[in-house]
Amino acid sequence: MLRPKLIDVAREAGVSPTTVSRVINNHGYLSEETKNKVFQAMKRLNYQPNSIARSLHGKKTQLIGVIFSSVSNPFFGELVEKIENKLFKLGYKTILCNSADNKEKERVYLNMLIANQVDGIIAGAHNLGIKEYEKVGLPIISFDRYLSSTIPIVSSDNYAGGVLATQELYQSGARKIYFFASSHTPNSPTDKRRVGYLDTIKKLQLEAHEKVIASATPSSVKALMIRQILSTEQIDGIFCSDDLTALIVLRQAKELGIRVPQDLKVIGYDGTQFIQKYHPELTTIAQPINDMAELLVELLLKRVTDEQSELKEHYVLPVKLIRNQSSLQFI
Amino acid sequence: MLRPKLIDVAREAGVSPTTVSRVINNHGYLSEETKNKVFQAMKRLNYQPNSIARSLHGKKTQLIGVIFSSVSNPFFGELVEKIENKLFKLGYKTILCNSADNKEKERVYLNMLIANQVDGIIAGAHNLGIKEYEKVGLPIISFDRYLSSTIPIVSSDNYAGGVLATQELYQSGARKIYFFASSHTPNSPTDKRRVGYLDTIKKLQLEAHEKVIASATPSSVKALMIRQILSTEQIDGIFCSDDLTALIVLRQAKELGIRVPQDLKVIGYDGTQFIQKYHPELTTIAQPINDMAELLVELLLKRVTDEQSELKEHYVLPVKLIRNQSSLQFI
DNA sequence: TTCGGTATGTCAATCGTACGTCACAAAGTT
DNA sequence: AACTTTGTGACGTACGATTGACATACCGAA
Repeated sequence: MLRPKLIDVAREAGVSPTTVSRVINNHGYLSEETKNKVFQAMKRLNYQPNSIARSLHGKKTQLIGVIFSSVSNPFFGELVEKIENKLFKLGYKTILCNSADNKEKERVYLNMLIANQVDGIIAGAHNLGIKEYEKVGLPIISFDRYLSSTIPIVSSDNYAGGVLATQELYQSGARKIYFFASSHTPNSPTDKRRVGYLDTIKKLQLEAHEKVIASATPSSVKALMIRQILSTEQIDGIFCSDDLTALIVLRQAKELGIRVPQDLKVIGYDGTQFIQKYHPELTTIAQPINDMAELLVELLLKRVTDEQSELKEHYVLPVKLIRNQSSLQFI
Repeated sequence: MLRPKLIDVAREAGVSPTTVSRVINNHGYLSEETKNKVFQAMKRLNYQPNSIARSLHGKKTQLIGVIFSSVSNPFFGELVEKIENKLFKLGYKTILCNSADNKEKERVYLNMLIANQVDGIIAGAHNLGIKEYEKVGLPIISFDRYLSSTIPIVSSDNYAGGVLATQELYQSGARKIYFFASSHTPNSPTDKRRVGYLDTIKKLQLEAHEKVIASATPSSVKALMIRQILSTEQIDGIFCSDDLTALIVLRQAKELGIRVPQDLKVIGYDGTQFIQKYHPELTTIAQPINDMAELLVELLLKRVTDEQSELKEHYVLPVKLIRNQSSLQFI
């Protein structure tokens, strides 16, 4: 039978529908024998309780909305994959939302998630105003961006990352150190990388040089911008706020005959498995993707199961410098 | 009010719940005035119809299950992203399932999707037997793998890809041409790449050389295996059945001082945007990711809206050779 | 025998929405 | 004035499962 319902199981097992429901929900008095009869009937019919009908009863839907700008970016891809895995282990399903950094799409998604009665949202893309997120009235945890005082943020220690990267470049001999930002949104956690860079540069009594290379820029244009900078300025160190930009830097440097790390040292940011596997030459600041996923899920479920649970406003996880050839000191 | 229901809107608008329902579904006779009253009330209350309750009424859930082994692989990441986008445009939501090539996980996912009353499934990972998919009783479209005669397959022209790649290597001068397979599952559409390679090699009266470098292998081990082969055999052409393996080949060749393309020509497979952007030196066979996503969604929705619709068993989309430096003829 | 605990069944209400049916009113037609 | 057309809203039932109240039946123990 295709898509049998509770009453079919009852018939098959020779018990009342109520008993079946009780067995499923382990509710009230039940003999082992009855339980077995029911379980076997369920198996025979390949019965799956209709979770739609269940959640209509005010039960949870076990659905979690996960909003990120794009899973085709390896960093988000890996993060989303980890999140999905952990949610799955805990019996939750992931509704994927690629907002593509599109405000309208994000708004529609948000409403859609509400309509679908998701139990909570993990939000990693924020183009909407705070208000829209506040009136959602659902447990939300934010990744790496400030939404509102009631919505906890999970991020890695972007400031420390900025400091680490700058120090590393300095220690391996760089003196004219650039920062390539992939966006410029002051006060966002990501911006702390920049602040870390600036503070360190100051402490080292060097001059700060920032360039914004917006992440939305087509990569060919990025390449041109970078080539332009590399060929006109005398640079010996670059700290990129993401690994992909760093890859472009490495490529352009090579094409221009600038040797890495002899003439130029480069550090990226994110440290995905992907980069570590396929670009082991790149020094990078690795975010603890697995731990962040873990924490995002844990905090969200805490809110889901207990609305009142007190969470901190900001959870900061440590980053790690992965030193590779692109930042080696050349003796 | 948080999560108002239809009846609240009715009260707010001063009409009956029925009228609200009719306005929402544009059903029956309605005056402009009433419509406006209702719409405004909806807006005031920030009302979202509870799609759970709607779908209980035998309506569609507008949910589609998307099963792939892993979105952290850029190829699947990009494909899933495209799929999700197209589904979204058509009013469907994507439930993401990363099966991690785990049979048990896939089975649980399948049941979960049934329980959630998804309207259909796009399956790109198949470790389960045909039976399990057949008894799902839902519209399913498969990506790149054979499931059962009733489940249509969408894939790119893997055979042509195998032929193209081998020809390209030959034409640019390679004579000892290896095929690095990322899996060995005979009869799968992906295996056609191998068949294309073998047929072409035969036609060219060359000797075939195959190595299986399982995609589950840790990349460091892959690197070792490849290094081993490169350093012991006299090879001048390698056709990898995915781009990532090709990247490892390029790296190992470089480390061994084997020049590409002078001494060795390399071709990958997949041709993601990612590879094109960040590894423009790699020649590759590009699968039409966007078209495949489009077709997967289109066929699935055809089945969803009309169960009887006749679909072909296999849809094959053309591939394209993207010629780059790694396979250039060196004069 | 009777009581208490255990095991199962029956019945009905409930969740939020959809929608067919019906009744009625206003407007238009003859 | 009698009749049709059309707009409007009420009502009731259905969707599939949950849950509580209550009844019934059985068992062994006091």
